[in-house]
Amino acid sequence: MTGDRRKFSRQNEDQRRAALIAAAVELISDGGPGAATVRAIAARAGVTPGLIRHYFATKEALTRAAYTQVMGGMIEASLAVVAKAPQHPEARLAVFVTSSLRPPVVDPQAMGLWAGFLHQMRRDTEMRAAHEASYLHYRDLLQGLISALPREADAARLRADAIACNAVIDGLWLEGSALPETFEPGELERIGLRSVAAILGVDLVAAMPDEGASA
Amino acid sequence: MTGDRRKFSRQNEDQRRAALIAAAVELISDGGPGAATVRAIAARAGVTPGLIRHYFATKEALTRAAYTQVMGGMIEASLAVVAKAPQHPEARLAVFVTSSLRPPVVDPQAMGLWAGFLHQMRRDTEMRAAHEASYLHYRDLLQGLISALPREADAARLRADAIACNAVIDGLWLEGSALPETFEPGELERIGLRSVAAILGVDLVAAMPDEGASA
DNA sequence: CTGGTAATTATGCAAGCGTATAATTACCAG
DNA sequence: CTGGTAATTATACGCTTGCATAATTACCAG
Repeated sequence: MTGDRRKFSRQNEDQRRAALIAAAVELISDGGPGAATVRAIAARAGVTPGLIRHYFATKEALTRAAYTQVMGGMIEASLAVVAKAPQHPEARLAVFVTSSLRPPVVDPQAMGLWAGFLHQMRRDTEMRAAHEASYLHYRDLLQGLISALPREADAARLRADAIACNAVIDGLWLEGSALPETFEPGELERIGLRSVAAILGVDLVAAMPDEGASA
Repeated sequence: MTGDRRKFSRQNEDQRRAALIAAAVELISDGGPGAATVRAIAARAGVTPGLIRHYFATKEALTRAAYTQVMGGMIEASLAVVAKAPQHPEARLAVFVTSSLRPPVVDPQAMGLWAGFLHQMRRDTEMRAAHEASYLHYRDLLQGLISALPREADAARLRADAIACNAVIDGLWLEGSALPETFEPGELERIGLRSVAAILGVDLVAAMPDEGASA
């Protein structure tokens, strides 16, 4: 009764690939690797299982593509945040920290995705490379923001500070994603700001542009 | 040629259960949930697949038992560390932090196990309870150590500090386990000590008993 | 309106999965 | 030395998995 008697519709390659990748990501996110069967992925993408083979030589190739795309997206997102952040060094860092401790970064699904990919990432060289690249990108970005702060710090100290701040963010991300109901709204951001500030010996809370003043 | 022509040997229930659980944990640790098939677990434990059914009603029951046992072991280990830590508050906290940033806590296999269990934990009520319990135990333990420090802090501040310190430790654990070769020996401990100290406004580096003075 | 073609579906297959059940056999009491 | 018995193995079944291949069919050029 939809008026369309066609059994299926043809789409261009890029759209189909994207749809299949998105379906795989969603399934892995909240069901784990075991939930992302060829049939389940196809069903979620609204196609039949055979089509996957038409776009990806193997299921492993599909998940690999999914992983590298997710990682690329995370890098892009972090760059976008920094791009439109204020110029003032403290404010810049503060924006970066808080945006990393909010949805969509802090998100049970995101953590599920990470856990779901972990083991495949370990055996797959290409995936491992994508992971290392994105981790180091993130840390370098953070280190750049830190080095712009008005304070004395040699190279060794800078590296240690970047690792420490990265750890705070990662740890809060982990806790917030794993047990979301344990934290009040905005609590993670506040704790993250104060902790990073304490580690670096600067004041980020005052520097943070209060976007939520009207909320 | 071994001189023992027996096809198998009988063992008591506890030993067999433990062996099967250990096999499952090892397989999940470095192969993910998909690697822990009934047949693989049995082979690793040196038995035939049918025996698993004799000790566990289902494979899910086995992995559930494995998870709760692992969690219980972690709680026990953390209590053991605190039990034989020095009395001096700063030193006590310092020992706790550093011991959390060393093997066997920081360990690629431990992280693999965590990731491997994550999705099953999400659907299984009993496993989720075990997880929350162990997380909150750990954070409470940390909060207790922090509250013993000679400094002013109200309840809210105490809670925030515990969350922050826990995050630092978790984040460093994550990074150290995921990319072990990225850090020099002892680097994680040093960074962890300095970061926690900075967050709390105390000196832990000086308070840390230098066990490795002769190494 | 019509044929060509490539996207999509339909069908099938071998392998591995978890689980159930029957057949062995190590070990102990007597 | 001999049963009894429970731990262990052996075997099999139904189901799902990933993958291959053949049969459709939507869409476009002419």
